[in-house]
Amino acid sequence: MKRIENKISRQVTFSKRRLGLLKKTHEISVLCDADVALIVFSAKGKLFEYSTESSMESILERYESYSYAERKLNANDSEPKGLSVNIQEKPKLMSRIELLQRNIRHYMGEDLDSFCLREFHGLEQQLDTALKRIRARKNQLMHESISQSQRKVNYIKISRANLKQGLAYEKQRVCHHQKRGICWPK
Amino acid sequence: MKRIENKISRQVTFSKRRLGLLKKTHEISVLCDADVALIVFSAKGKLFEYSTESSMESILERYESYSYAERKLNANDSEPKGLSVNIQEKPKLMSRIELLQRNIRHYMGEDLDSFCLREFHGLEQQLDTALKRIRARKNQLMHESISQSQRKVNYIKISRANLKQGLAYEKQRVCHHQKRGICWPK
DNA sequence: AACTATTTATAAGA
DNA sequence: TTCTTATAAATAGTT
Repeated sequence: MKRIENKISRQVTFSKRRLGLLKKTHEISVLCDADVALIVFSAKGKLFEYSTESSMESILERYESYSYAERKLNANDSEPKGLSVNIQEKPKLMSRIELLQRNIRHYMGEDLDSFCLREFHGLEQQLDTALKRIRARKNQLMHESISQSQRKVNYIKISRANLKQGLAYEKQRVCHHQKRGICWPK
Repeated sequence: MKRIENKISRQVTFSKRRLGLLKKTHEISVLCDADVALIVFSAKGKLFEYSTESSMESILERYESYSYAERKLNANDSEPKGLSVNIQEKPKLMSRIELLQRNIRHYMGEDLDSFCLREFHGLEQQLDTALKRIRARKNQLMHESISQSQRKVNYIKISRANLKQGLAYEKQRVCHHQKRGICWPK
C-alpha cells in the first residue's frame, strides 16, 4: 500500500475514507464505551477531528498524563526540544508572517499606499480571476442545492400519493373484514 | 446505536473494532498522505494509540497550535499587534503561517473544495469590496497621472512657444545687428 | 453525487 | 484470544 499518486482520486478517497473513519470512531466509542480522539490533517493542512463527549482537550490531557511517566523515564535529555525557538529562526518566521499578513491586507484592498499603477493592475487582475472562480463555484453549489430540493419535493409528493393509495387500500380491507366480524389486534 | 450491554461481547467487539480502526487510520494516512493521530481509552482505562510517522507528540502539538492559531487569527483581524507578545514557539508560528497561506489561497480562488454556500458568499462579498477599493485607487492614480502628463504637455507647449518667440526675437535682433555690421560668435 | 461491483469488516459461533 | 463464515458495510471505479 502506498500514496495514491493521482491527485483527484487521492482527494476523493480522502473524503470518502475520512467519513468512514469518523463513523467507525464514533461507533466504537458508543458501542464499547470508550474514550476516543481522532485528529486528521489533510495533505493541504486542513484539520478534521472527532472526540467523545468528554471533549478533545480532556482526552489529550488524559493522554499526556498517561504517557507522562513513560516519556519522563525514557528521555529527559530531549526535554528542551521544542520549548523555544532557535534564536535565528524566529525572526525569519516572524517576518514571514508579517509578509503574509501584508499580502492578505492587500487582497482585502487595504494598505495600498505604496502601490504603483502596474501593481494595482496586477492585483486587480488576480482578484478579478479569483472572484470569477468563486462565483462560478457558488453558482454551481446553488444550482446543485436547488435541484436537490426539487428532487426531495418530488419524492415527498410521490410518497404522499403512495400513502394515500395505501390508506384507501387498508380502509377497504378493514371494511371487508369487519363485515365478516374479524377483530384486529391493538 | 447504543452501548453493548453484555460485557463479554462488548470486550470482544472492542478488540475487533479497535484493530479495524487502527488499520483504517493507517490506511488513510498512507493512501491520502494525511497526518493522523488516534487515541483510544478502553472502558477499563487502557490506552491504545496510533499516529503517523511524524509522531504523536508533533501531531498533538500541531493540533494545539492549529486551534490556537485559528482562535488568534479570528480574534486578531483588526489587531495584529499581540503577535510578538503571545506567540513564542516555533510550531505555533509554523501553523500560523500555514493558516495564513491557506487564507491567501482562498483569496486567490483556490482550495475551495470545503466551502459551503455561506462561506462562498462571505468570500465573494469581501473580494468584491476589495476589488472596488482597488479599482477606485487605480482610477485615482490614473487620473492623477493623466493630469500630470497634461500639465507636462502644457508646460512643453508653453516652453516651445516661448522658444519660438525667443527665436523670433533673436532673429529680429540678429537682423538688426547684421544691419549694423555686428558679428556674432559661432 | 449516485450507482454498483468488489473488497473488507465484523458478529456470532466454535 | 483466534478461527470460521455468513452477513453487513465500506469503498474504488465509473458515470
